[in-house]
Amino acid sequence: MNREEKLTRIFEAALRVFARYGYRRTRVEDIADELGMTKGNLYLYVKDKRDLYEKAVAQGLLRWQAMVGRSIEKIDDVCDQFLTMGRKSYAYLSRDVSLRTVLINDPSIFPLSSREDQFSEINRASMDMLRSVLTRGIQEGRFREVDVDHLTELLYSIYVMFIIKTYVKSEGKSTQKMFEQGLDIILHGLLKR
Amino acid sequence: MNREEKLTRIFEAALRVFARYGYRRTRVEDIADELGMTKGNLYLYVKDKRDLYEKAVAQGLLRWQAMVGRSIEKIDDVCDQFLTMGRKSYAYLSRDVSLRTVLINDPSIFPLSSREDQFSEINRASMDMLRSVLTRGIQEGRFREVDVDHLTELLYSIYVMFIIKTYVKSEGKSTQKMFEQGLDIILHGLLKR
DNA sequence: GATGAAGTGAACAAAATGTTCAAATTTTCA
DNA sequence: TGAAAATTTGAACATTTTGTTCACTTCATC
Repeated sequence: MNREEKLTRIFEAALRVFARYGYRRTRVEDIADELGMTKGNLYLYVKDKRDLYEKAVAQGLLRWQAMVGRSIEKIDDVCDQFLTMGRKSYAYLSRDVSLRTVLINDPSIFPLSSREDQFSEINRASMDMLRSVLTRGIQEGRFREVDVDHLTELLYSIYVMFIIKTYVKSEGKSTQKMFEQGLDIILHGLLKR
Repeated sequence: MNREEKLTRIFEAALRVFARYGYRRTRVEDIADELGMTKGNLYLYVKDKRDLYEKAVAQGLLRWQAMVGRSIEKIDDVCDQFLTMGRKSYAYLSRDVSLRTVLINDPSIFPLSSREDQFSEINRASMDMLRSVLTRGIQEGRFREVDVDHLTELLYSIYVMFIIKTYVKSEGKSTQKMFEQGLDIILHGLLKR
């Protein structure tokens, strides 16, 4: 197993354990145990406990992002692509228990103000994905010629709000309905008639 | 609120928190927080953390015992009493989440060998309840004239084994069926024909 | 079997936690 | 009301836990 794979495993295990006990109550040794190694060895891969946490979360977020990327890359119709991107992104956390739990214990992972964003690079990439779909829609003459940058920010903020409402505050079913409805309205708002 | 009530509340809260985090990961301060007091104050009520744990568990066990006691005290028919005692005792943990969780994290609470029993006094009282039902059955001429002391120990051991199988190892539904069946067979074994 | 990479476990410093207690606060009751 | 008793606090202290480092061992590769 090369270093890359090893890192992946370490962050997977770390995320599981952080989800189980919360940041403060997990010891570096708990994670080492989960991996069947000693804690000293972990320090060949990360700087300190905080670093381990942040990289574990980052890997979780990237995994999420990659999944959405894969699910839209082969879609021809840009409207379909927009809807799928929204639905897949939104639904993802219902399946990733560890990441969801960590997010619940540490909502600062998803900052409402992008100034205090610990994962700004990742979030920027997510926004890029959204932006590129919007741009494509415009270029193909399907979407109205809106200000892409501002709209991207707006839609991303709405999306984050839904994630928080649904998974952190767990306002369940009705929020899901609202999301579907919102997606539909926004797509119609985008479309040229 | 008098000292008695206060102690009850403290042990209730402690059991909840110990269930949530496990013994090692709960801080005395977590329990104080749950009670809205400072940790220093807790030491007016218990000797140390271990003492707090043991008394919290003990209170949980006594609550269980009391519930069973109440549920059989007004039953006239001794067979009915025997069955009810078994069923209520066995089913109790499915409702007491805290006690169940603590038991799962610390199975030594229910010792298979009574020599290493931290709660021997409580278990002895439970066995007394069982013994008194058996004795009554014999005195009324309903049960065969068995050796009550040995039978009490035997039945209690079987009962503890079922508790462990069901709630610690969570071997669910099929174990429940087995318990019902076992109860039926034992009662028939006891009855004079 | 020499070389570098990976891993260990003991040592240490720093942080967290358990425990005590003098002082502050609240309650009790004459 | 106001003094005495009971309760609670919060800071201080001792102990334990935990994060982090590193000299050394083990393992893998050539």
